[in-house]
Amino acid sequence: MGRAPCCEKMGLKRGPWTPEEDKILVAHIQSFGHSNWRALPKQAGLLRCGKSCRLRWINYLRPDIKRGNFSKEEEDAIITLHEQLGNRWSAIAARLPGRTDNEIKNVWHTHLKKRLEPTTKQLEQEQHGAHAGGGAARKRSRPKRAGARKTTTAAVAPATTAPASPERSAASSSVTESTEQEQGNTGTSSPGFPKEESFTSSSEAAEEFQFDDTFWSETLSMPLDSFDDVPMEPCSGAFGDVAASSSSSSVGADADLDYWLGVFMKSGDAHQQLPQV
DNA sequence: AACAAGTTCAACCGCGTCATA
DNA sequence: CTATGACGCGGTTGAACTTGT
Repeated sequence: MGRAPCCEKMGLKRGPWTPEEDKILVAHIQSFGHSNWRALPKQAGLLRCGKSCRLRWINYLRPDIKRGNFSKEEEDAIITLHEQLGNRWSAIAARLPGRTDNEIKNVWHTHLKKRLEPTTKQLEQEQHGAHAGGGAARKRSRPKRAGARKTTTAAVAPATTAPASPERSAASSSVTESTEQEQGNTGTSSPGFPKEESFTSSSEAAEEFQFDDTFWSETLSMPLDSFDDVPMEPCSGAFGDVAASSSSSSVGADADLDYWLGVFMKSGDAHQQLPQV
């Protein structure tokens, strides 16, 4: 219905965020939370629209953002989840703590889609319509969102991101090839992060994806100091929402969803048998 | 070293949905 | 019940960066 007039464009700044703006935004959210995005920039003294602030926070400044390369497990999870959920990036992101929908969407379009295309064609040839509705390229129209409209952001143990400058951070880089290297880096789990507790509360999410322990550790190895008292209340319902969304998606679950779920479970098993994973 | 082509990703845009007056 | 405001989402864009010639 009523669409908000995106922002009063008069006098509002656009484009890349400066470190100063990041600081202001982070400091304000630390102090006051973000219960009202629209009012936030005014309160914080930022010449940005609320939408822009929200996006910056969610995609970049949030303390639980995991930056850097996607691991093989994450990529596989994205692929599988995309098969299940379609282009519902936020739902996918909700199952990959530390990753944002925007980031996942980017990775999908820049890497995974390309990587998948040849195999998809092969599969189609092999299966020859055995599962008519269940291809990887299956498109879904945007589903009606039922119920809660809380953020799907995963509430994870707070950690720090150095407020990133508008310039590309060295950590954010291309994905795939560095998998082995990254695995080496993430070989030790971070002491600061209650990994199991944090994510098993997301019910199915954690049960569905039994990544190895190193999987989450990268996020968590970030220093915790400065975000310890970030009021994360707006995110607190996140996992409830995850559960809700996943259950709502399974409410309408049809046979082929089950099929793909099964495929994923198998692929999860297959993972553990892969020599490099 | 310089340029062109290709790739990546942060940010923007517009729409759908929900809450509430 | 309807209109409006606000939020969240997915699609798209374009500048920055990388790679190839």
